[in-house]
Amino acid sequence: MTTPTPTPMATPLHDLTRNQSLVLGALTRAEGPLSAYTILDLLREEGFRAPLQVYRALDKLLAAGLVHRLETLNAFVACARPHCHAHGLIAFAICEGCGQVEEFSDEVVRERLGAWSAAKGFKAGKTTIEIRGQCANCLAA
Amino acid sequence: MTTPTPTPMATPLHDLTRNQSLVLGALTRAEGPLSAYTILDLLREEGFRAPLQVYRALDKLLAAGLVHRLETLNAFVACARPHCHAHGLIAFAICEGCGQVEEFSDEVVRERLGAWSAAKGFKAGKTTIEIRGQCANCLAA
DNA sequence: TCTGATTTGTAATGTTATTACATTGTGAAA
DNA sequence: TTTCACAATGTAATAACATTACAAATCAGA
Repeated sequence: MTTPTPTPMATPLHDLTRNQSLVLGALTRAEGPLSAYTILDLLREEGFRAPLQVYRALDKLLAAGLVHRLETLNAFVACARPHCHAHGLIAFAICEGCGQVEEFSDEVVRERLGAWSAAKGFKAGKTTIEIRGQCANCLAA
Repeated sequence: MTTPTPTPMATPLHDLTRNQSLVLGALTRAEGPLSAYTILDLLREEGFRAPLQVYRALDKLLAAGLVHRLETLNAFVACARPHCHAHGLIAFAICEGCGQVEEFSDEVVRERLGAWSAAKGFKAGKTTIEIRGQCANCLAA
């Protein structure tokens, strides 16, 4: 009982627990990706003490599609379109200048990778597409 | 002077040092990806003592295109086509059953991602594409 | 209220990667 | 051949990222 808030707090689609909400909030407020340990530090004031509290919340948020993991960064971002829940395959463009991440999806890319998998008899699970580079703003500067 | 071999040992395109050759050898002999620490353990008999010896060799091998890093695995594989040196963008299909990795590239995918980048004014550096899943063999079993 | 499942707290540990600094090897110029 | 600069190496310590194990609290439904 750290806060007096009695309402369990539910979003339309997902019931988030306090820890999950705090982690999602931190990611949403952040301009770019955050590492799990950065999130931990941000939430110490809220009572977080250990990495596991963050990782557990992240697991749920990832499963719910509210958060994405950036594999090349070992970091996490809030989903840009948490409600458009049907996004198939998501690609990320990560600016190494400012740290901003753009999320997009391309049907043709999805198709081509699907075709390769089909041809090989490979059953695709999670697909990761990340482009590291420099965004237009950073290039201008 | 750990070995009596006096020849510095050169491959057609690259001069590899002893450490680099050892690391590449370990990766080439392996059936699948290896973590840096696994490589370290494999090479203790050859005199390796510290992670940095592995990471330094990997850096060079990655730069030379002889080795790839699998971001979703924190592991490394020998390039399947070290001589076909013009491969643009490489995608990996990683079997979570047997650990085998298939390397492929798709011109259309490259084009589409390039088109997105061009449209956004994003200057792409390294692009990562990794599909986790089950290979045909493992699905059959 | 009892009960079982989920969530949480906490500590310890495991895994991956880098920094810092001293030393050695190598090759080209003087 | 000596010197110099650069690349590669050796070693230790530490940083950064992630998981295991176990105990306690919370919550929903019978």
